[in-house]
Amino acid sequence: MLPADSRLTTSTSFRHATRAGRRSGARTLVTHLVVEPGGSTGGSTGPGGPARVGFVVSKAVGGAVVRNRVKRRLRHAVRDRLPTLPRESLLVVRAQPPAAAATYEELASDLDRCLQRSLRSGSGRVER
RNA sequence: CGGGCUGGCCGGGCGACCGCGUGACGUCGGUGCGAACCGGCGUCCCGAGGAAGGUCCGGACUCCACAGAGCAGGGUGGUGGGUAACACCCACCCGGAGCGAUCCGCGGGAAAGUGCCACAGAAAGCAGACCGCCCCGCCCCUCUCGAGGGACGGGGCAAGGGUGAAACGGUGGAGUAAGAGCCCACCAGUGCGGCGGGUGACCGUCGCAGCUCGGCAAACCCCACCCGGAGCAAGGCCGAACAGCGUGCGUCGGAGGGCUGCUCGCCCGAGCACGCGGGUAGGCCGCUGGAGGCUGUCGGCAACGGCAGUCCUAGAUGGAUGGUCGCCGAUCACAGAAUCCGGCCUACAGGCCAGCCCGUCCC
Repeated sequence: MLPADSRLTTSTSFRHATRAGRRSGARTLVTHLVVEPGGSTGGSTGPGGPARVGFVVSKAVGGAVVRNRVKRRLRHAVRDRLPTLPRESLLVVRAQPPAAAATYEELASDLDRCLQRSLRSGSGRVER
């Protein structure tokens, strides 16, 4: 479980992140990242709250036991990378069906690849 | 010892660090007269299942509806118990399978009525006659003159063959031209009556009748009994913003706002402030201690119930069990609570225990 401040809770936030966020995909997962203008580029200090993260694991991934395991692994992987995210940003991680059979290392490397891509090109979107 | 039947139980274990959720305690901050509430941090305890599953039944609980009765619709279906209730459980009855322990059965009514019975078969129920069997008449053939065979016509019969899931009882005798419950003996089955046993389903026995009147009700239907609807996204409480209503102040003699710690000053300027009810976003409650588990004892064949003692340790709300490891058994199944219980059904690697049956050997 993530700290309560870092959770994405309302359905409107999910909709905002998946619609307006920078999308980046890998074999096992897809990320949506929204970097708010004015947010500092990371670290645990600074103005505003910390980055907030939510997860989407549909029934296509598997049964309840499989979905829970995928969600818990993703949550833990994101927790380790939380300081690298800009403050006030929104992240939604959506699992793909191959995530059910993936190991923790595969999920973590896919997550790293997606986040690096989104952060690099996402900085251009902040000017909007 | 080897096969088998039934019931019950377990379903990876121990340890280290980091992380999350509920609760308790401590501490800090905020609100409040206070009780207390909210938030942060720290420590400690606890933290998915036997099916949590499918959502198929039955209840509790909540809201709505409701004088009573009936119809429609749905459900249940041997009997007697158990239970809050059930389609569940226990015991028994009947029928079937097995040497047996035991298992199986959607177990009311076909003599209230309607309907259906494929294929095959002559015929599938107000019975009927394909191949057959027998008698009579007439014709033909053979002939050892006793008779035998064949064709046609009229009539009798249902024993045998053959079809089928199922063909109007079975075996034997008597009888006959051939035959037939036509008659007789025994058996099976049906109905009625008597006696005996059982709370009852039903069983045992005796007598009589008719000889014998298929199956499907998961076809319609009939009978008996039961059932109001929606569901925790139930329901209750608080409640922004926008809109509505009311009151007050105000539209150049200016409400209100911005710059500001305050005053002055400057600027923008037509709405602003308060109250009211409904109630959206959102939040809180409902939310887990209950028809509860275990032990003993009493009643009962049992399911279960009474009494006494004892134990209680999930309550999330984007939804808590994960990550990195060590050792061992071993390569680890099916699978994740969402209002709560009682069941049913389905999935499942492997393991443990008890009782009983059959066979073999020994005493």
